[in-house]
Parts: sequence; structure tokens; C-alpha cells
Amino acid sequence: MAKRANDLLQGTLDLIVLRALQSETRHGWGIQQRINQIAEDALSVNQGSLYPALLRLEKRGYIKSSWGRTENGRRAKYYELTKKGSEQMETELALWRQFSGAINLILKEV
Amino acid sequence: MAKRANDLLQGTLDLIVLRALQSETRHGWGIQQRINQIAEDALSVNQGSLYPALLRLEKRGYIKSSWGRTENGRRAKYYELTKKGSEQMETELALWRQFSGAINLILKEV
DNA sequence: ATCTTTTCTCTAGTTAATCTAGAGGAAAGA
DNA sequence: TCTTTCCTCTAGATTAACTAGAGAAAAGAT
Repeated sequence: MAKRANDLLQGTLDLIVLRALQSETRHGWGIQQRINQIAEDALSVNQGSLYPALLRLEKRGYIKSSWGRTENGRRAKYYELTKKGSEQMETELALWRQFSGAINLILKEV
Repeated sequence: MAKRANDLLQGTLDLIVLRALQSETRHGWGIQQRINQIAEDALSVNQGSLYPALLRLEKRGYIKSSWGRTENGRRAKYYELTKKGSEQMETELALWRQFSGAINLILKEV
């Protein structure tokens, strides 16, 4: 019941997933590792959230997938950002900046 | 269906409400006005979210209410931050900083 | 006087994202 | 052979926030 930083994740997961795919094609597990690694203990994306998010994003045409092999020779589904997804990422990035700016303003000024 | 900054609000509403009550006792409508005023167009708290949030926070012992009169002579329920609520606010503030810091890191580094 | 707007509280029902708590499978390492 | 690591996926529950109102009392407008 303890509140963790993850409880704030709502609405932001899509953004960071899209962002993670901007630089290179990755598979689900790789996205998770990468995000957790960068954020360290501050927040962690779990698989029960990530995979539904990937399906959602693909359904909306923001990413597309194809099966491939990792360096280790294991099967993995690789996700690639589409043009539409790239635009969406920019939109969500702007929203995030607007939102977090407003929150910080309120926290400062009220 | 258009995504607005409000969709990111989840998990943050409680924090900004508690914060708004830190400096002074306010009634629901006053909290809404104050927040909307500071955030301008960046985000707006609507009543269908705010009043349930106030009930929730009171139930959890973070705020307590009492009926009073505004300067205009209207009935209004005034909310006051409790000690427990004040501690909770500090906790949530720390979580917000941790969370938004992590998100910004990911947006920058991935 | 009546009508509309403003101030103020509150709720029912819906939506949808996330979490918990797994299952399952294939390759690598012990 | 056993365990660990890598990798994908899902059912069901939770719960916050939204939509779309109702209602009531005071003030302002005509």
C-alpha cells in the first residue's frame, strides 16, 4: 500500500517507451533494462505494464514489431518507431514539459 | 480523445491539493481557483476530480473539514491540513522530485 | 419582481492505465 | 540434470480521474 514513485507513472510510460525507441530498435526486455538502468532506483518499469503498453502503442500505429534474434541467439520481438509514433512522441514530450512545469509552479507558489 | 496535460495528473492531484492547504485553510472551490490561476492553461483541476480527492484525503486523515462562511457570506466547507497530512505532503513531494527527475533523465539519456 | 449568473458542494457511472501474480518456453551455465 | 537468465505474454483487480450532470443560495441584471 506504500506509495512509490511508480504510482506517478501513469500517462508517462508511453512517452518513455517511445523515447527509448527513438535512438534504436529494441525488444521489450531491452527497453525495460535500459529504463531501469538509467533511472536506477528512482522508478522501475515492470513487465505487466510494459507489454500491454507495447501492444497498445502498436495498435495505435506508433510502433511496429518484427521477430528477430538477439546477440545471444534468442528469439525477441523488436520494436521500431513509426513516423506517426515519432510525432506522437514530440507531442507527449511537449505535454510532459507543460505538465511538470505547471506542477512545479504550483508546488513553488501556492 | 485528444491527450491533454491533465491525463498526466494521476498521482499528483493529492500532492498539489495538500500543498495548496499548507499555507492556509481553503474551501474546495478556492483550491480549484487557486490552482487553475497559477497553472493558467497548462492544466486545470476539475470539480469531478477535486471533490472526490478531498473526500479521499479526509478519509485518510490528511485533511479535516469544517463548515464556515466565505467573505461573500456563502456557506463553504473549509479544509485544513493535519499533521499527518503535512508529513504525507513531504513524502509525496520527495516522490515527485524523484519521479520527475528520473523521467527527465530518461528523456535526456536514452 | 424575475431571471440569469456566480459561487459552492457533491455524486453516479464510465473509462482506462497500471499492478499483481502469475504462466510458459528456450538457451546457457553449473 | 538442475537452475538461472533471457524473453514474451495475460487474466483479473484496483483505483484515480473524467463526464456530465444535480442542487442550492446569494448577487447582479433587467
